[in-house]
This record gives sequence, C-alpha cells and structure tokens, in this order.
Amino acid sequence: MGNVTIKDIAQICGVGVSTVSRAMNNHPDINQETKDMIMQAIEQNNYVPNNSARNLKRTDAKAIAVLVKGISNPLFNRMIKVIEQVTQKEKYELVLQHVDDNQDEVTVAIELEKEKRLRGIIFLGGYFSHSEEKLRQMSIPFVLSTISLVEEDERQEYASVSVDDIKESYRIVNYLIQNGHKRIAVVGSRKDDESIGWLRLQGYRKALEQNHIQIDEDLICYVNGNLATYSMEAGYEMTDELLKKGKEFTALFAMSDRMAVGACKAILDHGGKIPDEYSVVGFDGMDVAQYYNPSITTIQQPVEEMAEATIRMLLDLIRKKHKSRHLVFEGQLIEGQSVRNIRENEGGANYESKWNTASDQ
Amino acid sequence: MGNVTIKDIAQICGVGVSTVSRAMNNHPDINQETKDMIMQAIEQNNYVPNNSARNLKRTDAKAIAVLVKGISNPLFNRMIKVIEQVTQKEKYELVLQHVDDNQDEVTVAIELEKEKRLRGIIFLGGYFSHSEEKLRQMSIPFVLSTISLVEEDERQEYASVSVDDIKESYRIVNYLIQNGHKRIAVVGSRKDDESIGWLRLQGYRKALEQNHIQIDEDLICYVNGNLATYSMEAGYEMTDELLKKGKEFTALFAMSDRMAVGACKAILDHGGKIPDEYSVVGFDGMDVAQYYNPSITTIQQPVEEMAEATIRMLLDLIRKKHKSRHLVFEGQLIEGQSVRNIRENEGGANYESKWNTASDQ
DNA sequence: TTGTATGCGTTATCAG
DNA sequence: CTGATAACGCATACAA
Repeated sequence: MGNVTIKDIAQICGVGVSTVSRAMNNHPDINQETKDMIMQAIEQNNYVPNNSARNLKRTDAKAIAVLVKGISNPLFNRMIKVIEQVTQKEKYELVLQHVDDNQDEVTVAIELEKEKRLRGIIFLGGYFSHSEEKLRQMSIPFVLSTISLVEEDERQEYASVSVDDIKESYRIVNYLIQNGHKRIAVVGSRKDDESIGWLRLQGYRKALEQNHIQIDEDLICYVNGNLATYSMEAGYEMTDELLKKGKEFTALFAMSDRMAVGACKAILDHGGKIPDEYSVVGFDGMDVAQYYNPSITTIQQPVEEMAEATIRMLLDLIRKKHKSRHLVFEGQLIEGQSVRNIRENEGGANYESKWNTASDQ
Repeated sequence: MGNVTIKDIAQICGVGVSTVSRAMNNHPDINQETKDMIMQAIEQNNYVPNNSARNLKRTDAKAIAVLVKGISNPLFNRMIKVIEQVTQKEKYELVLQHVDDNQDEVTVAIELEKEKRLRGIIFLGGYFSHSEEKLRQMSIPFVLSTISLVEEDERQEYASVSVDDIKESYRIVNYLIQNGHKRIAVVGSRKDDESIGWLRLQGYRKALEQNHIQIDEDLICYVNGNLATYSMEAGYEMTDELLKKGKEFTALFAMSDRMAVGACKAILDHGGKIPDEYSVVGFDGMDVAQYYNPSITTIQQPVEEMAEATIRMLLDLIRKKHKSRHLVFEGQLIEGQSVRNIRENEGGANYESKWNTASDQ
C-alpha cells in the first residue's frame, strides 16, 4: 500500500477525517477514548501526515526560519544553537535553510515564507544589498544578523544585530601599533569584496592613518584565484607569497582566525619565529586561535549574546512590541601569545594568554 | 493584496490557470506570445508559486535529500559540495536537511519523503541502529554514507559508503608502534559510545594486542561532562588531566584532528615538546592538522571520492541499475611533523611533511 | 493552443 | 463531541 493518508485512518477507525485531525493536533474538543483509539491506529499503520498539505491549510503555524548564507561557519553553528533554544522555549518551530553563495537570500526567503507559512526570518551572514522593492515583498518581520551593512543610509531601517567591523578591526590593528609595530601586513578577502572584508580593511587603514603611518599597498594581500576566502589555505598561500617577495614587515593582521592559522604556518615554514620576528593577529575568536601554537591574539565576537539578541528582537517584532532597531555589539580583544611588544622602552613578549572561550562547532 | 496566487495571474492576463502553469513549467504546447505575456505579469506582480501546493500535486518531481546528522562537520561540507555538483548535472533538486543529535533521522526522512516527494535519500554521519520496521517504511532507496555500521549482520543489506574505522585506526596506531612507541595514550569519545569512537578504540586495542603490548586502561581517556565530543576543547581537557595524573606515555592518538590540536596544546602548555617528548597523531585529514605547529600526522579520509561514490550509488539505485552495495574506502596515512621515531637503531624525528589536502569548509 | 474541472492531503467551518 | 464539506494553491486530464 503506497501511502497511508488521513482518510485511511478515518476509515479504519470508523470516524470522520476531521476527528482524526483533531486527535493529532491536540484539539480540546474530542473524547479521550476516541482520541486514544485513533492515536493507536496511527501508530499501527505508520501514518505520517503530509507536511505540504498541512502547510497549505494551516493558519496558526508558528514557525521561524534562519537563512544561513554560504558554507556553514562554525560561529554560526554556535548562534543557531542559541536560537534553537529560545525558539523551542517560545514554542516556535525552527526552519534552518542554507543559502548558496551565488543564490539570492531574499528570493529564497520569499519562497520559504509562502511554503512554510513563516512568522519571521533571521538572515545570518553574507552581506546585504537588495532592492527595496524585493525587500518590500517580505510581508513578515526579519532581522539581519552578523551581516555587514555597508551603506549607512536606508539600510539602517532594517532590524539588525552585528559588530562594527570597522571599529573592531581598527581596535586590533591599533593594538599592534601600540605594541610598536609600523609595518603591518594584512591578509584579507578578494579585491572586489564589498562586505566584511572591505569593512575590516577600512579599519586597518583608519588605524594606520590616525597613527600617521604611511600605508604600503604592497602589504595588503588579496585572495586570488579560486582559493576559499577566509580559509587556512588562503591565509597560507597569501603569506607565503608575501614572504617570498621579501617585503619587510613585523606584524600581520589576518581577517579571520582560520587565515591567521595559515599565515602562522607559512611564517614558520619560512623559518620565521612567532612572535619574536613576526606578530600575528586574527579575527573572530574561534577555538582554533586559542589552541594554536602559539595561541593567536584576536577579536572575539560575542556570538552567543548576539544570537540571543537576534531572536529576541525578532520575537518582539512578531509581537509588534517595537519597531526595527539596530543593535551593535562590542568585540573583545583576547590576547594570545602571538604578539610581541617591540617598543624599545618596554619589556619583551607578552606570553600570558587570556583565552577563555566556548567551543566552536 | 495579501498573497498573489496563480489565479490572480490568470485573471490579470485574461487566461486560464492551466495556461499560467504551463508558462511557468516550460511546457512545449504553449504560444510563445501568451507565454511572454504571462511571464511578464508574473514578474510585475511578484508572483512566487507556493511550493507546498506544488509538492502536493507533482508526481514527477526529481528531488534527492541529504540528511546530515549532528552539528555540521567540515568534512561533510566538502562532501555536500560534491553531491551538489552531481545532482545538478543530473537535473535533480537537492534538499539539505540537518538532523539534531537527539532526533531520529529515519523519522525525519519519512516525513521529508512525503513532504517533498523525494526519489532518494543520503544519510550523512551519525551511527545507525534502527528497527527494521521503521526502515521498511522508507519506500525509496537510500545510502548510508560515512556512517559506522557497528553490527555486521543484517545492516549489511543497506547500501553504504564508508571507511573501515577499525582498520584505519589500527593503521595509525600500528604506525606509532613501528616508530618504537609502546606507551600510547588515546583520547576518544564517551565511554558509552557505540559509534565511530567505539570502532576506533577497537582498532587501537587490536594494534596493541597484535604487537604484544599490554593495554593500560589508564591511558584510555573518555570524554566526560558536557564537553563536545571530538572538539579541541575536549582534546585539551582530557590530555591536560592525563598529564596532571603523571601517567607516563610517549605517544597520543586522538580520534579526531580537532582533538589532536587540543591535545597538542595541552602538552605544550605543560612544557612538553612535540614530537621530541610526545608524538601525537589524529584522524580525519582536516586542514587544521596540516597547518598546525607542528603539522599533525593523521589518517586522511578520501571524502570527495566517497561523496561521489555515494551519490552515484544512490542514482543507480533510483534507476534500479543494481542492488544495494557496501563500499569501503581506504584512508591514507599522511605524515606530519608530530611523530618521532624512538627506536634506538634508527634515525631521529621525521620532519618532512607530506601534507597535501583540499581545504575544509 | 487554450480553458474547465478535478484532486493532491490537510485543516477550518459549520451544522448536527 | 463529531462528521460532512469547503477551501488551501497548484498541476493535469480532458474537453474545446
């Protein structure tokens, strides 16, 4: 027998389909005995309701979707875990959907909204530059989380949670400068990046400028070819190339911890010492930075708190408690063993790690 | 206008709904002009077809689902990428679904099969011990991939692709032994693990036994508390504890590369030298093992080939080309800089890395 | 080439 | 408390 439906169950039990529906959906107005009888028949016949049909009819479904952009990032996993907990407690169903890098997330969102009768959407990652028209099609509230909003203007009107990538990037580069570094290489994303890569580079430039250090464009490395952005491999290859060119530098800022790991390895393979000859810093606050040898100084994003804020904000929007807001979190500079203070009048390397993080993935 | 449907478009264009449907689905028997007109109206009115309704009607949908067990593993990301490519070429739609650790993947599969009218399913990760009854409910072919089939018997009848965890684990522990190590600690999963953790431990035991080395149960570390299995943190904590107990050992086998990283860090924090005082090996072949300092010797799983084999096997099953098969791939031992040969009559450490991997995530 | 009518499997409505 | 019946939005057999 191909597929057992609600009708079959009704027939088997000698009741109407609506009674079966009531039994399944915990409706109050049903006799306990008939309910038991029906549930038993459902068990015995391995009946599984068809979700497509359900979604089509249902009006009171409580579902929220998280659209994750790009190949899964360990940081996002931690965020999703938090979001899951909150939605569960609030009795919402959570739909997790991955969106390809080359896919348009708003299109996916609109489709999903219809298909699953969503009440709200969280966009996680990527960057956001969509036509107002398209965004207006979304008839349910949404929150942009961990998304770099490059343009200041209209985009501010959408609810969002993030860190200030420029500011945090500035913070860590400035930290290097305070430790006496002037020739600071940077290992980033693609040259045409308009997203976080671009923002973090702005922070780098700003830090140098404000400290009256001439920017050497040769020390700015962009990913080329088909290397995966922010990957260890990319960090390695770019640093390797930089070292081969013989450009002089005393510190390196990698725009992700994974790239920082690759950069460190390249330096070590070239016989360099960290932090004695080269200081290295990363960005994100992933566990690999903490456990690397040496542990890597980085900017830790408060992912759990950001996730909590994101889902709370969305729930508030759904309940019309308040209008869209723009929440910006502070990153935290975590000192590892990868930076050396090279100012003449002060002491040597800083070897005391201040790491204390949750585990990624 | 709450939600524009196919009816609205039909009305706007002054045609029947079936004509609109035909226009959208590229049916051959339709006038090009009317088709253009309809497509334009669809654009202008931002009409997006409801997938739930589609799934309900459609009989010829070609969709395949990948059910990924547990929080996303970087290795799986690489596999999914391959599966995506093949399915795209073969004109199948790919549905990616994550399954919680505490969720039953077969239940999810059965639901999804009905909802999306699937033609086949790939189970990725986790371990598999389900009642025959439940599995019989699945009326479409499926392949178990990267899943440890602990029991030899009936399970062999299901299609599967994997490495032999016992054998590969044996291989790398035996490698340590060949390098003169006798006191080999192991950092694994939970004590009650019945999955790959258990299998890899079997390989460890077998290697020691066959080399007539007494097994010291004190050197076998199990994850306890709520540490995430296979995480860097778990690797660190277990190794830290082991070192604090003062148990003597010259080598350590971590059951995942991420744990190996944590283990290395713990050793280094205790002032130990790798590989001079402690040799460390991992398992998986992730990029972090390659880029760690020192790079870590490990067993590399041929993930891309396994993914290709998995989807090919599923497609063959769908086309009824052949019956279920059981494919086992060979792992490859990749030598890093983390193992030292301590046999008296031979040379020193092996410092030449043979790493050459694709990038994770 | 096009329109009409039917049904996919459920839930909501309304009358018993 | 329960059962018939009408939607939900779409695809398709069949008629035109």
